[in-house]
Amino acid sequence: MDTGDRLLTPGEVAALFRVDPKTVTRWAAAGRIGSIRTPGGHRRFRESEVRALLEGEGMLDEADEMGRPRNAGPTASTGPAGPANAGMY
Amino acid sequence: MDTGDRLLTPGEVAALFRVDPKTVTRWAAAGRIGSIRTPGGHRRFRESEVRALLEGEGMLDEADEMGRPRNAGPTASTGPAGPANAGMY
DNA sequence: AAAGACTCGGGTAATTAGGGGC
DNA sequence: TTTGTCCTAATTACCCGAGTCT
Repeated sequence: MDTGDRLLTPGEVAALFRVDPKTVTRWAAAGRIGSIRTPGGHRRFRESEVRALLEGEGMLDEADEMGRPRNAGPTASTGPAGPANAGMY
Repeated sequence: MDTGDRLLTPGEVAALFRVDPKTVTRWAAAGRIGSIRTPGGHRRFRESEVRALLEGEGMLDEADEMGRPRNAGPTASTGPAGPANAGMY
């Protein structure tokens, strides 16, 4: 039980999944992802849990996936520093 | 190094290939392209993988594509070979 | 204490998923 | 065999003002 779980903000998780921060909040409200609340009401997510969801660990959907590209993006720049949102409307 | 782990939405990929988002979904369902699912069930595609497909990395004989005679006898190999997966890392 | 950036909450439009048939 | 279009249901994205976190 390594408790080395970094806590991620909704914005961080949203960038990882390429979704809106509000969507991440909905997942927490729906109980699809564990969340910790700060005394002020803001949510925090466990980095280990988020990564498990990204890998699809524990849940295969379609064809088997091999290859395991290590996602080592340290998010130093806080985001793709760019087209975080590709306007398509 | 940046492997380009940006995730694209079905609509983005569809616009890149000039096809319907539904078609992209079928590719994912058929295992021809890797896909990551959000807790809500929506799919996200890796920008690097999509780009490789656009380049034609998955097709080795485009010349044969033109005069392609009827598919008469290649037994459905047990393993679809799964070339979709590019182990170039 | 003050400022900036982010998140919260609700509500509405757009996109996506899945099946069926051409 | 593959793609495009139909439908309904679910999920997601952007709008606002107010509060919280660094």
